[in-house]
Amino acid sequence: MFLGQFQHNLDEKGRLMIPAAFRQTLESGAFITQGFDRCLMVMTEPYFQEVYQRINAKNLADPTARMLRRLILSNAYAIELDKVGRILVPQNLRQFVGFNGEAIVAGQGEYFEVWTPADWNTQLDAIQDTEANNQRFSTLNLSSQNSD
Amino acid sequence: MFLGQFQHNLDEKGRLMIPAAFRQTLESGAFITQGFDRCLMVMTEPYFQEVYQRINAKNLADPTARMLRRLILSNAYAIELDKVGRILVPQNLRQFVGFNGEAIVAGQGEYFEVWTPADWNTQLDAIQDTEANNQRFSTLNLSSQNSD
DNA sequence: TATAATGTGGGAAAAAGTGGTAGAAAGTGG
DNA sequence: CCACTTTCTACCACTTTTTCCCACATTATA
Repeated sequence: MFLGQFQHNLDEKGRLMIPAAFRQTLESGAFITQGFDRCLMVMTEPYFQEVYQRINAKNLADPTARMLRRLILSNAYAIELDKVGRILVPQNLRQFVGFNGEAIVAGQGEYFEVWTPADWNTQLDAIQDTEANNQRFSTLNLSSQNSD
Repeated sequence: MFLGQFQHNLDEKGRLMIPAAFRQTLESGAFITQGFDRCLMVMTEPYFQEVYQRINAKNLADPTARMLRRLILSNAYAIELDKVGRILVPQNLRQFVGFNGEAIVAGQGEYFEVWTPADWNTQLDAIQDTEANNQRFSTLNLSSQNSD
């Protein structure tokens, strides 16, 4: 499970240090793809396979299904850790997010996200707004009886 | 599995560089044909056979089925990688898409697509519309409770 | 403060990408 | 039917990019 947030360099070659706590989980295979809100998503192979199955189940003749497939699969890459625990972030994903030396790695349970510090701070500001949070989260219903 | 997107030259002879990551999958035989939305589709032999079976299973008396058959089969060609990993794109497919020096190769899982940069960017613009994406993604339903 | 684990950067070797040339095959006209 | 022309294809050599590896720096921990 991926938890916590970390700041790391993303050098000119596109190499991103993975937090030590995340490495073992990725060793058996990992995928990186475009996430929501200008960030990247890194996930384990089993999780990616699940996404892949659902996309493949959709009809090729349906234009919306083709769009979805293009969005996800043409922005996904299999990745591997190098000897010191870094991954190589593909160039077009780097461009999409607009990295400039630094990156924030944020655990999200089944996967983790990678952000520019600027975009991450914008998210944080929104997240930290206590007043607004009471409003937002009350609609989610986190009680254990409920499963929506 | 074909993943990711790549930009490559398509020279005057019609030779298209195949991304290194895709080559091994194609080595045992490959087919190229016209895709949807002004692009080309490249697939492995097993996947092409599957498509072929499905087309053949359709009733010859159905005009739409005949159309589909003509579209796919009369525009399909067996292709091979040359020694440095390129394929020769048949002339009429090149004309259909209107290539001009550059091409985008986009992984789609079981197959990959080949686009002009211009048409691909048009697709990307549509794909990157965040609002619409929330809608599209919701059709995948990635919550862990759900298994459809 | 010492030691181990983690993080950073650069350089060399290998792989990928590009373009040109020569040979073969196909097509055309006499 | 043969010879010539043109197009196509396969091969080869060079350039550029990427990847892998190693050595050093920094941080955390005991």
